[in-house]
Amino acid sequence: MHERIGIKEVAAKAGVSVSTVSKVLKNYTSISSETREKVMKVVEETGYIPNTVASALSSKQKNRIAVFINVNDKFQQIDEINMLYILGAFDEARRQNLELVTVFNDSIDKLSDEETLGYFHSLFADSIIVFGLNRNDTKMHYLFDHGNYKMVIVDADIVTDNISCVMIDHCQGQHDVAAGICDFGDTVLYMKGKDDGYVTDMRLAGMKRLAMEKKLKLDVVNGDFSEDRAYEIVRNLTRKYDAIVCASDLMAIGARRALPEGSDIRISGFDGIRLLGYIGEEFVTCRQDFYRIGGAAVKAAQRLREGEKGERTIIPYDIKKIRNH
Amino acid sequence: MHERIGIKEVAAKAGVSVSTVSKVLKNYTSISSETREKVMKVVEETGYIPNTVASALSSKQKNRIAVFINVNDKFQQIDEINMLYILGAFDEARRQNLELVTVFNDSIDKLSDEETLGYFHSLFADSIIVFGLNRNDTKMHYLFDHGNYKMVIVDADIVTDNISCVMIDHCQGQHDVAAGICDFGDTVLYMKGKDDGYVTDMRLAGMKRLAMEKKLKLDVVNGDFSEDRAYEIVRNLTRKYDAIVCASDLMAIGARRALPEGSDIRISGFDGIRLLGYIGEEFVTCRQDFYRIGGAAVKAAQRLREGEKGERTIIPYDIKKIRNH
DNA sequence: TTGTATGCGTTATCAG
DNA sequence: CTGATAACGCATACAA
Repeated sequence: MHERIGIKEVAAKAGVSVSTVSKVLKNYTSISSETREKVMKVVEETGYIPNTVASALSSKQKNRIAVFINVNDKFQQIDEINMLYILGAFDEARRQNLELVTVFNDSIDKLSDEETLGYFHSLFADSIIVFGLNRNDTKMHYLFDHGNYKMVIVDADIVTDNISCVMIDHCQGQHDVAAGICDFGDTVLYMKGKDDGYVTDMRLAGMKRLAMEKKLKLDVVNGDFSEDRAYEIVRNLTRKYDAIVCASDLMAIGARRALPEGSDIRISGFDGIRLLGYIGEEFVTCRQDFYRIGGAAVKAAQRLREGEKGERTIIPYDIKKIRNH
Repeated sequence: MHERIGIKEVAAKAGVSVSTVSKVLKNYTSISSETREKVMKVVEETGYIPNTVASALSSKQKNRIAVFINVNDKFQQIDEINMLYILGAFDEARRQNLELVTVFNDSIDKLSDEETLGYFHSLFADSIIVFGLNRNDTKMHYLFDHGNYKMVIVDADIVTDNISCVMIDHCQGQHDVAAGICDFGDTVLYMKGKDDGYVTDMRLAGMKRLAMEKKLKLDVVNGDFSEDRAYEIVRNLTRKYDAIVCASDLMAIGARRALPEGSDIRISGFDGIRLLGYIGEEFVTCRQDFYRIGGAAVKAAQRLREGEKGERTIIPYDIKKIRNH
């Protein structure tokens, strides 16, 4: 293995002091372009890589963003969504030269609020991106209040000085996708998601608005974002519906399974997961770009870290018709 | 936010020196149980969490494991597999109090071998776990040779002093799953995966052994682990087969799509991804426990870090029949 | 504009 | 068994 050199060696080779090298690397303006070049030349030649550990210790700056992912809760969907979040986030982090540290919910599930705070503290991150936050998640809310972290919440409409949020317009999205399968005056069943999900209310609002506009006869039922639950519900339906609007693709799949072959009841899902393409039925769905959302979350975190106030980022969606494979 | 305290404050409160506190926390044997208790009491009360950054700098030990994941290559399958690898790895890491840092292939795709080494160096990890290694991946092989890392390779049969591997018995697995759909004397098509995949040869060997045992008439074709490729191949088949044995579930799905409705050609897949349950056809597959493999990889890495020599870990699989949903 | 000196929070080497 | 003290590699206030 090559011997890795330190800032001292670079300084020696460049004929300057250690602090000068440090300043060059930190882009201090008080450095003459002459010495800057001299130093950079040595850096290139030697392939010097600063020791981030020593740097962090010295500066007391922790240039890391924690990416918290709630796997179990939220939608119990195919891991595709979380994986795309992660990939999008890491891609953007690479671009911005940021270090990301991944944290899954089971790392903190058994900890108290205070211990959770300690856990995040031990991660040496200055910001946290949260995917899959629940309304009743006390730990994360405890972090908001006591954590002194810059935070980015995905899919929850929370904005403060230190908190940004990133999401699609769930309300409009649900409105638009439902509009694709609901005709004027139709009798429609809306299958919403879990009550503790932030998106649930936003999507429900969109559905209700459409119901007003199209004078729908609307029933609402809670499908818990669960395929099996959706199956049961549709199985035991006593009333005839023209369309079933589901707040997730998985529920849409469950609902479809419960219908007899060749049924003409229209069904819509939400999210646009790839699994939908394998079902062999026609679906309409609101496709989210999870990869892009992941990247946008990192961008938002970086803006917070640079001192900007929290803000809301809205990502576009598209309404997509999935056909037989 | 609570003020976090340091080892100095703990020492003061316990009435001992900092070095004693450090030794207590590092489980030095040379500490009297009396002072040990005294110190631990203060640690508990204050909720003291050691600064891992300072610790790493001082000890020059980097207690981190890099988890490298090749997303694009290998099987272009649903992200389920990678997600399960990750979750299993993180779960085990939490149990062992190890820090994991995730690295995706696009972080190093555009780097030279030397730069890749530098990149991993900057991660401050002492070991690397590799998921999805290709035979022709020069960078990882460069790391083997010049990296001075403890490494764990998943799904490649490589063992040295500093390298362990973790996988199922692909050869036996392919043999067993194929045995479920191949009768004596059958004409069988084996659709293997990409040539640069380490598993490809192992699985092919299993298939060939079965062909010997059952006196099969065996044709082998390369499906590249691709669903579409499998579809094309089966679509253009000139010969009639009794069974098609595929080296991945996705190829099995593609092959099935290409067959006419109600065809009695038997098909087997490999991996046991959940998608298989949504296809509405009967499949036999060799189910891998990816979560467990991820955990086993971390365990193997930890053993290497503790000074043991590289070893081979074989994880059990099970043959599973997927029925109509 | 550059260099010197000190400190960041631990660990490790000694001496006691 | 315990306690001073010197690193660890870098960042920064301050001096030059």
